[in-house]
Amino acid sequence: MTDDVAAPGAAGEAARRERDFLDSYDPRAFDPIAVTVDVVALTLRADRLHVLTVERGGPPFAGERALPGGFVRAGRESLDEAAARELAEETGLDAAALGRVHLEQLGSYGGPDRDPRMHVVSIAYLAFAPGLPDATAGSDAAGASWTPVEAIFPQGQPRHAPRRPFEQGRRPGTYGGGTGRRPGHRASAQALAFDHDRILADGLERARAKIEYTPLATAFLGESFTISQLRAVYETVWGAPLHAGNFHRKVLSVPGFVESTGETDNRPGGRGGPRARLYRAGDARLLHPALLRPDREEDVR
Amino acid sequence: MTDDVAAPGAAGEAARRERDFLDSYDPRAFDPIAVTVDVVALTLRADRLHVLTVERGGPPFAGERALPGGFVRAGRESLDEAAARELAEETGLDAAALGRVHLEQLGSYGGPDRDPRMHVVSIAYLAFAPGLPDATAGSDAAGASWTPVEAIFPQGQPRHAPRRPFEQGRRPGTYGGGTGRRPGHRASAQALAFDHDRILADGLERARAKIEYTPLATAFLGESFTISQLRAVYETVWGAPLHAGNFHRKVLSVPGFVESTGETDNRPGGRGGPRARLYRAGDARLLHPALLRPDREEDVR
DNA sequence: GAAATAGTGTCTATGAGACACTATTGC
DNA sequence: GCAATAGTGTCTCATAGACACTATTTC
Repeated sequence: MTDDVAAPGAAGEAARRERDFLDSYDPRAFDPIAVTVDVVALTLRADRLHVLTVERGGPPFAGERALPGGFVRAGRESLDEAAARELAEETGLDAAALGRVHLEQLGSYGGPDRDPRMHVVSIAYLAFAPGLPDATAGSDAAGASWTPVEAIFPQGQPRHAPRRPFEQGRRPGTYGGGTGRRPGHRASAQALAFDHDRILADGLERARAKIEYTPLATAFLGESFTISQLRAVYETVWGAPLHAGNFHRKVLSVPGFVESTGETDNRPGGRGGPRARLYRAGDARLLHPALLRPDREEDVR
Repeated sequence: MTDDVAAPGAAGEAARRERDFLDSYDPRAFDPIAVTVDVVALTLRADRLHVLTVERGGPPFAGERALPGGFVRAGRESLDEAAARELAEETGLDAAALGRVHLEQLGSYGGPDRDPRMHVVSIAYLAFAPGLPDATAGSDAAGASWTPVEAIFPQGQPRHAPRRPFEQGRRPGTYGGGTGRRPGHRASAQALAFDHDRILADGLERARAKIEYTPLATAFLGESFTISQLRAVYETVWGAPLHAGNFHRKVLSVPGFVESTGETDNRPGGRGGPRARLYRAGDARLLHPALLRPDREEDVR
């Protein structure tokens, strides 16, 4: 609400106001909260979904992998700007290349115990990037690399939505020592530091949902692409094969999804078949009608 | 990312690490950011959508209305808990009544200049509440009241306002209510403090989208309800009349949306017609197939 | 009786998906 | 030639929406 740091002149009000007022000025009430941004940056490499991770240099979770992120620079940048800055720093992308990356806010995570050192509220962002060179090669990004999502969540976790009924903090047994993993957690060996595997799970579910009703699947591809390449994006993100013929017709039938470049693929590494026509992203921001994920029957309740 | 407040032992790393490290410990880098939660609480009163607002007691924006909210109590509560607490304080609801309210995270707003006093990052929440008594009557909530959304965004802001296709939408008598807002009046005079009209707009759009594919429209109603009452929720939130017959059949055909109570309405204030059957919310968490908003053609791009 | 509402029947247009088929390329 | 792929044709089924109609209640 950004209020109730009201001027002292408002002291004549009701008791609640006074209490709020005092709370507001008690340094312990808000000073100890740090604000960071974390980025779930997704890309496709060799037909597999990858996420950008960094290796932690110090405790807690020293040596483990985590999502890239960092502190918001107070008074100097917005949340969106902070996320874009972090992403650029870790990938080594310049502004031009960053312009082709889709970046959107994913959600905020602020349980009091998610970081053992202090109360840290993190604003998570989700990025869709086209194929990029190794982040490690980049100047700044020392420990950053693209990690296959399957290495973190062994058999995808395509079906069940991450399900965040109420509080998302509270991962039992994950705090304090920095080593205690949840017992019986399948991905234990590869899980990310802090609550970052939950953030990643939320990001993956968002990505799966988002390409249903937006043309953002094209953000994983280059300037021009074939329908088959676009289909590969959907198959990889959804983790399910799609019918090539029906997909082809469907994509071309949605207004503004793609538009023809008039050219054909020069087929680098093709295994036969006619040359595919090339398309670029259209001007639609929503797909209408949407592309529906196959068989979501189990997800309904 | 909640990292890079790394221990001094990690000092041997690359230059970037060191810079981050220093940034992290520079008090100006994160101390001055305050974290608040704001709540967009929506309810239906007399077939009109209302949002909970409070009157600001001091500058800035003294005397203007704003969304309810307040500071997150560092180290003592999660974001969800803070939002629930704020909502309870402002509405005077007890835990039991709060249990029937849907509360979800909406998004975060953190521009450096959104509050003139300091950098404030606000986590916005969206709440769907059934009809409630006046918030003002509640103990704590001095300046809180339910404000018609139209009083803030005069002619809805759902794209177009042309409510004409059918005629069955509005119940007679619900439109004559003088809320003190002049029709045709621009939004400027009544806009909320800070960037809260933007947050409200985002909340409204989320609400409109959410009732398409979730059964959350039932959260605006009591324990049991008629199909017509449910339709009134959709018509009010979407700002467009729906075909009664088709809506009826559609709702009953979606698995898990509603289930019959076996009883019929006792019709208080009915204006004729047979007694409607009563239903309660089903166990579905997603509607499959979804209810689609009428004519979104223009929205596509 | 008039008017409003609850609920159902039915027809049509559209889209999703299954399947079949042709054409074009690499090997 | 064989295998793989691009792209199109066609059929069936499910659904959204228009429209019509009956039954039930209030005034």
